[in-house]
Amino acid sequence: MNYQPPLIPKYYQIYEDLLAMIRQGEFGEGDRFPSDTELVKSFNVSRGTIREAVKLLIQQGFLVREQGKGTFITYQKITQDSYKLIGFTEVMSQHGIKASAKIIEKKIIDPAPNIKQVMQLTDDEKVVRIIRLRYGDKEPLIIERSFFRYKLFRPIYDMDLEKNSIFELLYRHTTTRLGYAMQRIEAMAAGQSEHKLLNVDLGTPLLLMKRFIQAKDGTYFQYSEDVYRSDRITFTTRTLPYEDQHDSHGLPLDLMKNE
Amino acid sequence: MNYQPPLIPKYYQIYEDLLAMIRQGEFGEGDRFPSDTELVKSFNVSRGTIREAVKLLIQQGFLVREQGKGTFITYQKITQDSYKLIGFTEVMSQHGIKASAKIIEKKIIDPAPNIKQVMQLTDDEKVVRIIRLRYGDKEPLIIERSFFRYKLFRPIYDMDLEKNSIFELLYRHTTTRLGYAMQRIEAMAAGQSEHKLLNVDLGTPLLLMKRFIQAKDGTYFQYSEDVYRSDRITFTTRTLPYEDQHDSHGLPLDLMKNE
DNA sequence: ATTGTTTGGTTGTCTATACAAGTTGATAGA
DNA sequence: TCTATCAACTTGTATAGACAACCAAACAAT
Repeated sequence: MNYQPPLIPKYYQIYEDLLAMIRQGEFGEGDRFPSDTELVKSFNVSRGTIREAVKLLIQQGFLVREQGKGTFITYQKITQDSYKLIGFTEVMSQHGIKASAKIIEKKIIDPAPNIKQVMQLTDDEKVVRIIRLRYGDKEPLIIERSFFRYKLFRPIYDMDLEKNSIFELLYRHTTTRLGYAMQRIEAMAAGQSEHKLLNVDLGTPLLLMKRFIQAKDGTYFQYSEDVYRSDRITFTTRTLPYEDQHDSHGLPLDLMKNE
Repeated sequence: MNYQPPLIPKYYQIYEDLLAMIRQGEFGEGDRFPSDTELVKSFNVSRGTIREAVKLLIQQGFLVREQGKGTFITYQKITQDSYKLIGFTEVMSQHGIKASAKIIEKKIIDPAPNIKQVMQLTDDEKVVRIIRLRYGDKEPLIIERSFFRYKLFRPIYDMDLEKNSIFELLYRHTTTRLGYAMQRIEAMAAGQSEHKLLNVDLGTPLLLMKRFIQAKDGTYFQYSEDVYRSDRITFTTRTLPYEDQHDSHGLPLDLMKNE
């Protein structure tokens, strides 16, 4: 009848419990997952709470529900996490590779006009430009050229960005709360700087990701252009069940105007 | 106390109603959206149902909830759909461009070993290979090389694939229900065939998307390799609010082994 | 043997209620 | 004036109960 939410919600704890079970391989691929009623009994909560927890697992592709039949574990465990935002370090360590990073540049500058435009900055606002090279096992894999609003970045400006995740630091030391991120992926040919930094031939096709990150209030907080060695790193995405989406291509496209 | 679900659930109807309102611009960007209680009154349903409807709008990026404050319309309407799976034709027409397609090849073949492997086919199973060139305003933009299991594709084999969406046809004429899709994006250099078909110079960097599409039972239904003119087409994705995800990179990565 | 029918289990939808947690603005007190 | 508290709102979480839609397997009737 009444309840007492300690710090984190029940449905989230249950979600974590169930996730741990799945990860530990307590169920085989395609196996039946406990029904709502069973889970209600074993966790001693209401059905709504259970469904909330299970919904998370479904959204993340671990489970599938089929009306009248039951809930089932999905196949292909390998890519099961790929929908999620994972940090570079984590990805690398999953492959048994030591990730590292080197700051090539960290400067407060007046933004170039194109940067000013995409970040919707006022005329006098300054930005921090950070160029960082990320390695996997000492081999350079990614060049990150990021632009942050100095106003929001100041509190962590002097911290060690080589060892820490910038977002982690921001989250802990500022009140900035991040909102949406938008990425655009293009292909490009290696130029002089990519040739030197990534150690690839001139003209090698590379992946270029342009990222826009907004704060919760809708202002742009970061813009970055990251260049990936495409022979070593690719992007993968998983898409949820089609259902309504039966037309379609897997990924959202964006068309360039050519003039 | 009791209810009668006619054909489609209430929450879905409400979702459609609200979506229509938003689309018609009844609310400005950043405006406050009606609160749960207000919606409960105007639609005369319970709060749970309202929240279900609103959740859909949130998942699709139209709204944001903030505890204690309210629900708000999101900014930048332009990209608000970009999270979604949109068909090529639709994207093009949004830009006022006439999309068309030409079948270059349609054949039943014995799959090459690598195809057999990625699609997890049995030894004697045949596949349909379709090579299709997609145009925007008569300019070639994409080469699609798709492989379908012949077994599942047969019912629509003789239909007009130039005018229709393959998935649309499948959905209507077969019992095949699609499950998950997985994409991998790489960069590549234009070779002879891309040079000819896409009308770009040899060595031009292009985007290569490898797509795996599963049926609901987990079997692989389609594998395709699509080549995009990267000067005209890019991929974009939007990511939901960060929250738990404060480490991180925008997009899931995948690492290649280099041996 | 084949065809209906029933039964029990499953997910899907909906209602009604309750309280927690966070925000905002008004009000009372220093 | 400034500050603290309070009240009224918001969304977030949780419970309990009900019935619909669907599925599979057991059962009955033909």
